Amino acid sequence: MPELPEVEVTRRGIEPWLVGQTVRRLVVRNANLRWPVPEVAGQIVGQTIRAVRRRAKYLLLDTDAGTTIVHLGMSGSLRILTRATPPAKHDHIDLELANGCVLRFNDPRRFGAWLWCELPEQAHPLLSKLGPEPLTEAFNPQYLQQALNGKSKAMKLCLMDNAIVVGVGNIYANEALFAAGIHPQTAGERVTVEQLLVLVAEIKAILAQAIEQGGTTLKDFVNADGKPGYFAQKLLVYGRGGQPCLHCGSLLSEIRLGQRSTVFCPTCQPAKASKAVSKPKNRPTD
DNA sequence: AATCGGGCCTGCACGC
DNA sequence: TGCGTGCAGGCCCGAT
Repeated sequence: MPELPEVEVTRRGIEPWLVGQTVRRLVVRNANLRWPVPEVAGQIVGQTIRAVRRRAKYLLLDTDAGTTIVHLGMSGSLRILTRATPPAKHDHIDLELANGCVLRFNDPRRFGAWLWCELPEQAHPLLSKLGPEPLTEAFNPQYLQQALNGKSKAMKLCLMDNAIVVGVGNIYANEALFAAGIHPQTAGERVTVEQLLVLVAEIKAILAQAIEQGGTTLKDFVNADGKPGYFAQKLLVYGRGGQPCLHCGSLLSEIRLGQRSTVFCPTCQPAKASKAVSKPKNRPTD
């Protein structure tokens, strides 16, 4: 699943191939994504791509006429093709460039999106209510504390709330809460300042590490499978429900929170804040 | 106003 | 072997 690191790795991978290029053609084979690909998406044709940016998990292709907004959803991916390649199953969209390269969008589950918006994109309803980027200075313990003010819902759901902070999906929410010793069901407003300090640092560290790992596939980005692959990343709790905690050996609990699988260590992440909990050390880094 | 839960969609891991 | 079933999940939006 593309989380923020994977989207950023994708952005870095496609950017050098797109910037400065003029769009020759947009081929939409299947417009039925999360929302129908709008007719106006074709306005990118004839435009020169000025920049490839990322906001939250959205990729933004800037032109003078407007911005293409791409979301990879659950299963989407983008590849750069340097020579003619017949479309495979789920290859829904091609963006053909004047230099002959093609940006190809593949998305089996079609939870992704391909939209168009006239400048400025900040006004777009999908982007206008987003919280800060987790890897910027704007996301800090002081900010998070005030953002959680009055939030009675579970801290894990707060972390996954894009109005509070963007780009923290289910996997990283689980991992970050474990790293910070916070029980996922703790009400957002009840999380202590000390915990928020650790949590913010852990979120930044985990995401940055994942981007680095994805970076190893950058040089192979145009290869046949084209999959950014930080999948090798070691996860300490996600997907490990019922198995021993790698920090204390207790069996990890698995519950559902907001219909999503939630794994935590009942010892390292006690329901009530405890001063005795030390943060897990030696996060594996392969 | 804040929060909860439904729905979108396909591939895969299961069990029989 | 080939079914059917259930689950995975980001994110919008309607219901509470």
